[in-house]
Amino acid sequence: MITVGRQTLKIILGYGLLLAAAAFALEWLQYQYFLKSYSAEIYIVLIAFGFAALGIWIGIRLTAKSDGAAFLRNDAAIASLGISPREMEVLSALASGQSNKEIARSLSVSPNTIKTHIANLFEKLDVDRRVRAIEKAKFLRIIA
Amino acid sequence: MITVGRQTLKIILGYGLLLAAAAFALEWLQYQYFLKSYSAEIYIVLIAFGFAALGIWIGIRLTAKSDGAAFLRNDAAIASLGISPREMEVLSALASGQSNKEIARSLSVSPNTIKTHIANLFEKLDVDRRVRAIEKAKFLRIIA
DNA sequence: ATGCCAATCACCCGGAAGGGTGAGTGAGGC
DNA sequence: GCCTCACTCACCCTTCCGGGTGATTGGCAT
Repeated sequence: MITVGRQTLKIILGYGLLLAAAAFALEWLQYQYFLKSYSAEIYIVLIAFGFAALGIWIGIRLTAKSDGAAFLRNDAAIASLGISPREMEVLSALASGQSNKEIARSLSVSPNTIKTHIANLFEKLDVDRRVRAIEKAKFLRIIA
Repeated sequence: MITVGRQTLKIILGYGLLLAAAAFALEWLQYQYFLKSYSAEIYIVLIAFGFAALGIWIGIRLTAKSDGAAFLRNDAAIASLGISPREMEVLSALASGQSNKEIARSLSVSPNTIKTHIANLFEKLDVDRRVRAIEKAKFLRIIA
């Protein structure tokens, strides 16, 4: 499900080891100076905070990765519907709210050509209106 | 930035206190039986894992809350643009890809009335085409 | 060489959409 | 009582959109 990068794991392990080292260092100090009365509590608090912080960081990492996905185009759907590259250009222009005439200008072709492309797109997407075409294309993840 | 519910805080505090209690219980046991040689390490590991788990849970909560937000309608924008309730109905029908005639039927009014509503919406949203109206309305978070 | 297909363009037609204007009605505020 | 405003509807006119048909060109494969 959730994948954590190699780098992230390294950092987690590094931080964990650092905390462990600090914990044992404190333990050593405790034995050295026999400060049992106070240091035990301090010690606990330090470890608790340290590992809690580590945990929070890991938790945030875990979820942040999963939803930071930046739109993956569904090429499989495009292929299976037989949508050509040129049609994709027209489709994205269409989705940006441009009129047939505007799309024609921006792609340097005749408005008639755009009409043909759009008609073909409608057929392939099985719709009959541009708004629905945009809806469906977004649903199929073939445009952003 | 990130808001954490009252209930969530309660759970965090509860869990934290539980862990602290467990930690002190272990400490007490340590003094009781003088098991310094082994229990200290176990003790550290337990606290570390416990608080790390707590941290992970908090971390996940923190981000999960922020992106699980289920569309908050921007009533402020609606009000400032002076969009009436009826216009909102028309707008959402419009955004669902319906034609003027279809909207008219579903709202039980004349197509002419729908045209008027849409014309008013276009003026208020400062657009001149339905696709752009949908785009802008979604951008302003006044429709889903 | 033949065939297939994306891409280009043209023309026609009917209906939808958009722009503009005018107007009636009913609820709520001053 | 008067005013405002949302809501309703109508008519006109222009442009855009969508459906249908037909045709040409260039590339790619068999």
